[in-house]
Amino acid sequence: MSTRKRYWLMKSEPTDFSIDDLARVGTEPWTGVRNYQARNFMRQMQVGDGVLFYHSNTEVPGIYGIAEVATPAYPDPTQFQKKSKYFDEKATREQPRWDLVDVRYVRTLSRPIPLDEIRGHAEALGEEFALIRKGSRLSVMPVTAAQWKRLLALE
DNA sequence: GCCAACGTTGGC
DNA sequence: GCCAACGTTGGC
Repeated sequence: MSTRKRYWLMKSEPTDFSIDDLARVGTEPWTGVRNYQARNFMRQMQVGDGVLFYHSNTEVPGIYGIAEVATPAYPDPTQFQKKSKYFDEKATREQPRWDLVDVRYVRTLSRPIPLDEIRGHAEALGEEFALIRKGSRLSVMPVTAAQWKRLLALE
């Protein structure tokens, strides 16, 4: 497979796991994604890809930091753990359903880029950008190099 | 294969 | 806490 660096945006609820948590632990397996589209994007990730770390379900939703993909996709262990809230009884070791990647901390933004500010640049970013598309709840999505640059220029 | 019911996401 | 939008499940 090829290899040009690609870019992604990944959402997390900060009460669950924030950019500060990632800064503390360094690298974290991105457990719990149970949406096929999001899973498929993680399967496309390659080590070194850039990740915008987005805080959802919080007072000021927006991009709070930068991370990078630290491993290729592999089966999410929580799907096999009966006691996990991410347990999936239909998943087996032979046929896992859910994959994840490990994500490594890069840096925290000097100031968060709030969602409503991002919306203000919808035209430049492209109306189809899933983050600002109405009704879209995708938690892992691709970001083009141009979008990456435009978003970080707002920092 | 349709679609109602249900659960979840996530902004507000 | 509310609720719109969406995805999944399961009855038929």
